[in-house]
Amino acid sequence: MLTSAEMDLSNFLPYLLNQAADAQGAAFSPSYKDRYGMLQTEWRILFHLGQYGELTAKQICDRAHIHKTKASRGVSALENKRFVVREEVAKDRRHALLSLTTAGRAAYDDLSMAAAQFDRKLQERLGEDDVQTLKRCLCALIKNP
Amino acid sequence: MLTSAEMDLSNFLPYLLNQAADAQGAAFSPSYKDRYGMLQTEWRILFHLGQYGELTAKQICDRAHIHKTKASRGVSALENKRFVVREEVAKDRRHALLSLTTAGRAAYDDLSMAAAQFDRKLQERLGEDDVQTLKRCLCALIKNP
DNA sequence: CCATATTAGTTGAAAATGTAACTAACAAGG
DNA sequence: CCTTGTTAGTTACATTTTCAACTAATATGG
Repeated sequence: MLTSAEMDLSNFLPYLLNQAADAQGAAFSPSYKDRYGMLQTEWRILFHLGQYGELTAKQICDRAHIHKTKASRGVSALENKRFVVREEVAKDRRHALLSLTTAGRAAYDDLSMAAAQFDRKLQERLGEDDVQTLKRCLCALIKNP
Repeated sequence: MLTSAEMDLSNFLPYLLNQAADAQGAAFSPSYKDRYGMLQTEWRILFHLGQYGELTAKQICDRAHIHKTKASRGVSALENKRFVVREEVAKDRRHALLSLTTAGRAAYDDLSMAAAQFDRKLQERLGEDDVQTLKRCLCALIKNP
């Protein structure tokens, strides 16, 4: 007899996490893809700027766990879409503070509404208790990989 | 005052799911990457064949939600590594049953052990109750996106 | 000052992924 | 049979991601 029975795909957390993230990501992505032609990274950068105001690319990378090359290209794309502007910091010219333009802010407002609504629906489906546990677990898994 | 406060990234489930999946995926991936030079898709195909025995590529795609082009390349890679062989089905020559070679079975056994251990550690960290809720929620999110 | 190291960010090439068009095999209706 | 449709799987091409090398600016230690 083998030990295969011990391990079951539907019991392997990284697999389940990945499947769930894919499914929910695919369900939400049309919001930013179809309406604004954004990639996930762009949406994530936009979201961080919308929520936390001016940030450098480095700060976004650290907070969102985005690699710097991905972030660099995402920021460029957002600049081309006129959603983001960069302002050099006189004190240290390596940094550039990023912030949203009026159009960028409008897109952020729109998308954050959509996100909030999306989240509310999930909450309804899973129930408040489960969602609370779920979020707590996910945060724990993120912080201490 | 803006409605921004309503939405918070750390409350947006698709974002949390993605971050957690990335973090845990990155923590486990060395097991198959470093030891066998496999990509995630290859590992997933190997796992399905190891668990469910002979399957066609189509069946793996359906069960694992892998796109057929990704699966096609993954199967080729596993054939090149001599982990998988394909056997034509006489009845319908479009299908080919995939199965593990001895080497593939060995890799699967090794990796499924690693996976089981990985999962046990997560379970210890989160506690059994939370893990149960977590898995139930994730399954629900996968099935009904 | 000056050599060296570190940091923020960019760029180019290689790897991987996604999309669409394709082949080959089978199915079904006339 | 023979057209038309469907299915499994592959391939070509464009897009995206990753990796490594690079630039430019600042910090540090002598």
